[in-house]
Amino acid sequence: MTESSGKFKALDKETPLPEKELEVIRYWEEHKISRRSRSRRCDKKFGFTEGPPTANGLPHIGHVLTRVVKDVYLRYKTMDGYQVVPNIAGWDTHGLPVEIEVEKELGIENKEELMDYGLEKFNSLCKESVFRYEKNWRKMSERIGFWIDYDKAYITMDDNYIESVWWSLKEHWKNGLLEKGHYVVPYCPRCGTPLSSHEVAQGYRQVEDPSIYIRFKLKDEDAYFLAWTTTPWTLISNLMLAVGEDIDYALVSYRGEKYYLAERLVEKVFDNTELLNIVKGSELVGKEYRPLFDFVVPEGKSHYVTSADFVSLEEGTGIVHIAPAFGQEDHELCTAEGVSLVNPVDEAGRFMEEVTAYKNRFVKDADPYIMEDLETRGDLIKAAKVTHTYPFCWRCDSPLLYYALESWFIRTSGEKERLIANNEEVFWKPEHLKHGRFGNFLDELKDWALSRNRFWGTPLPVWVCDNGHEICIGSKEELTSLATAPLEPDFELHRPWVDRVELECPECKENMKRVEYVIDCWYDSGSAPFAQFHYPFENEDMFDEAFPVDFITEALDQTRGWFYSLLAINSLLFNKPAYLKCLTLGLVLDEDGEKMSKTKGNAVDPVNVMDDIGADATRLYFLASPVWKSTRFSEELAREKISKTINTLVNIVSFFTSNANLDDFHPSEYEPTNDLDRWLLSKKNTLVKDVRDGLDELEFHRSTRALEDFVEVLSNWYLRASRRRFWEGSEEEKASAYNTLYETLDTLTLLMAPFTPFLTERVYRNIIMPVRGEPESVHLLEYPEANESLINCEIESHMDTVIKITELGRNARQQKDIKLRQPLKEMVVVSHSDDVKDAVEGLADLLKNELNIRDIRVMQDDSDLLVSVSSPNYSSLGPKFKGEASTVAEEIENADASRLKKSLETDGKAILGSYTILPEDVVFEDKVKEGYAGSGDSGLDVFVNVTLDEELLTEGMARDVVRRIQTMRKELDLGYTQEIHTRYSGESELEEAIGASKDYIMKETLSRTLDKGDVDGYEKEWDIDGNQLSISIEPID
RNA sequence: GGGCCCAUGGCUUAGGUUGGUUAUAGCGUCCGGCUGAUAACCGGGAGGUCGAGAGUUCAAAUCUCUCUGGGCCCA
Repeated sequence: MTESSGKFKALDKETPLPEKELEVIRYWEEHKISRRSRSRRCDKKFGFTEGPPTANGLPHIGHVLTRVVKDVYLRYKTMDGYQVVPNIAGWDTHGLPVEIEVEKELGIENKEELMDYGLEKFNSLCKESVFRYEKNWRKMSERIGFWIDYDKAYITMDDNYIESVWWSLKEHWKNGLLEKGHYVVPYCPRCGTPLSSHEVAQGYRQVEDPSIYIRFKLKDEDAYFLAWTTTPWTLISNLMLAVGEDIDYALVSYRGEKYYLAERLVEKVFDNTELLNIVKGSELVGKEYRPLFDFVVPEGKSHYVTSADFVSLEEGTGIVHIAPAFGQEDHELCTAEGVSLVNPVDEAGRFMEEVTAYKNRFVKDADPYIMEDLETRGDLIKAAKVTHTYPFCWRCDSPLLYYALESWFIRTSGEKERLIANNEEVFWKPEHLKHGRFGNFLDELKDWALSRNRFWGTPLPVWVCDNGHEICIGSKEELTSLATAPLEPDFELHRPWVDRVELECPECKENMKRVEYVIDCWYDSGSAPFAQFHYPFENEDMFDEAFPVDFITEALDQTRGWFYSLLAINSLLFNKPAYLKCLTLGLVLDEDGEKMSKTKGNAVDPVNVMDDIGADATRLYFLASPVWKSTRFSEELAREKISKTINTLVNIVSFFTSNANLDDFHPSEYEPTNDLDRWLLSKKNTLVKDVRDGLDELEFHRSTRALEDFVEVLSNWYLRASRRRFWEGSEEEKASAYNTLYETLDTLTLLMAPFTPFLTERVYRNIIMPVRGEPESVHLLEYPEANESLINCEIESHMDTVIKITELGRNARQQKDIKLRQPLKEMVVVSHSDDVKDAVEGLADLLKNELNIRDIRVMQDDSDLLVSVSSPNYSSLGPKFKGEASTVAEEIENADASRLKKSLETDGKAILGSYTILPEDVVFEDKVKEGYAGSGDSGLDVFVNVTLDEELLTEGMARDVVRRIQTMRKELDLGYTQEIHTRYSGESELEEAIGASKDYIMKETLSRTLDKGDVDGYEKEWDIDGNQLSISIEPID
């Protein structure tokens, strides 16, 4: 490859792409490009909030996808004249996963050990832990080209951030939305702590539990309700039975007693019954029954039947036993009915004193005794085992109990309508999430259990006094003003500092202490739109600019996480949707389709990938498929993006730079003179439109594929077909070709900048900046707009036709093994379409060149070129003519096929010799006429005349020779203008052909001399269609 | 257990909202060709019950239902 000096700089093709990208990163840093790009003040603001990751683990390749998607869209918006606000990163720093990491490191197993270790020390370790891998995250983001400001990142554990969160909580409190209540949580009796859903999810296991049917005696009727449970120990606390209103219940007689149960389940439970009556569930509602046990006696009403929509007929009896403290649904039902809560189980999971028969027994261990007792009394109707999934503590493996604990809530359920209404405003991608996974979640919205009995998190800012007065604190200032003592000098809004602050109750002047909870860390991140600005304490204008957030994007697992917490918190505070567009990404799986995880060891290290194949290729790989579909990551497939798109573009640019510098090209005003140029300009404007459409619709793969296809067609059609015009066209033609190519590269570079920011930066600096002069980066430019007046659908469709014909022509040639270098006399295109005719006639020269054909004709009818051939259908002739069949077959083969066909079509039969034959006896086939080869495709047929005469053969051979000499020039790495002496010797046929085309060969190969004779210089033996030829070339000094 | 999504040659994948000729493209493989930008490219061959079954329809990869398998979320 010859480097040429000149205005346009050749792209360095030697250095590996990843290294060139690092140079680009250094260039951006030196010239502060990212900051200058993003801080360009403009009237149009584009609100974006970064979903904060926690940096206590290493980023994997899936996080790269998130960054790529965010970046491509933000770059587009920036170039399109928007200022991204606030364009800062964020870190999620609180929460149980962080605590667990630290606990593991310290070897702490329970709360007591943690308190002994010291809360202050513990939390400071958490603080360190959450930034352990910050450098890796920043490096990965920088390496992939994600331009977001990490120096100004919001951090959820900063006092200012927490203060904003406190403000928001106080708003809810003032609106009566923040309240204390009970919540049934999965609870580990051994560890003495509730578990988060995330922890519970890790511990589900298949286990065998008792499956028992028990009866409850009706108070005013000589019958029983039959209920079913897998947790006998909860029967001690039974307070109600639930039925489905519309379910049919049967009253059956079984072994002399009467039982109510769902009609559909009777046969499943009993083998031999007599049906007495059928009633609707609603008729059972209100009926009272006798308690099974009398250890716990609730205040107020209890022990009657109610209806609930969760009653199913999947299992059991259709009558559900309800114990309010041990199931969320049970609890909600009792609360709604006004039945009070009883819980005779202590924090270690043992029955309390009042349950005299089983006191101090671990509830699960009490199951057999309870069953025995019920059996003795005759209330246990049936007992079996059932295998089902049940949660266990991931840490100590004890079975979890569902347990009603005191908890603080945000009463989101009452605000459901507002949340649903705000969700309607959101543009979801993919759309099904809006009313699917996310919408369903909103439809069944529960209150948000906010408090956690933990240590490292935003403290719940609620203080209570001994008289039960509660106050929610909304700012540091408010805290100071009510505190009984000044805040400590090193005070921060974390435990244990806030725990030590005591307030004077504004109502009764008593001492107030803080409730010891921290809050769900999802609340932290959901507060980001305002808390990142320390709103409302400052930066109100910045908040106003950025809210509602125009765009967020995270992976699918955030649907009920961040996407929800954002919508919920901000709907309650501002009654607006937090975000207007939400793009949800699929998961990145490993090559086998498995989820990547640290424990499986299949997580792909993004830094390695980018060192291997570069960021641009990685970006293209992710962007070329719909991002919401889960993808299997394969570095090998990502690598293909280099050879397919990146290298192709690099080579186009190389072609341009080397030739433009040779010709001393300067972009100028010009008129495209050539159809190829007009076509390319049309195509280019269509591309701009398509790319923009894809971006606007958040369908980045459409844009990406349009770009990739364009690069391909630019290289393999436009440039290949235009090459000669760059080398030997007239001044006018050259100007048209160069300007068209240059203009196209200019637009293409800008258009691709958000997708492959590194490569396009290099192209920009090498060939565009030398002309434009400024700015210093492609990323500081405006995104191209389509000039629709240059879009010419007709020429685009004509070119598509020509490309199609070229393919068919090549196919036809190949059928006769005629290589493209061999010129042919004539091609016939057969089509009824005027469009095809116009295309062929308009672009005839192009077609002739592409297919190496002298003449082209267009015809409507192909009958001249086809010969109908008739062949006998033996399976039909055989049975009919028996021994004479082969004679008949011969007649058919020798018959005039077209006449035979006509006769069969019109008369339904034909007479051949002495035989009468019918249509089914003959198979007709169209064959291309002798001397032609043909190929066709829906309504378009192409025939080439494959007859070769002396002249054509000679020219073909000359081209073969040229090709060989060019190859040799290339092998010697000769410059484009280097002249040579050429000698040859070989078989006479070849020597004659060379002699006949001497001028042509000399011109093509820049041979000053071309002589027969003994070879010297660089020499090679060639085999041209079986003929030997020696060629030698020698550069002239 | 519930909800949502997915299933297209050996592999990766487009199309599915709006049903319509022969189902897209790449990788790999085999044969042939082109090339003075190209480590590329072009033509062709082999390779498909579009997960299975049923339904709607003149017509289903596409719409409906059921089932199977996978994934995610929630329990």
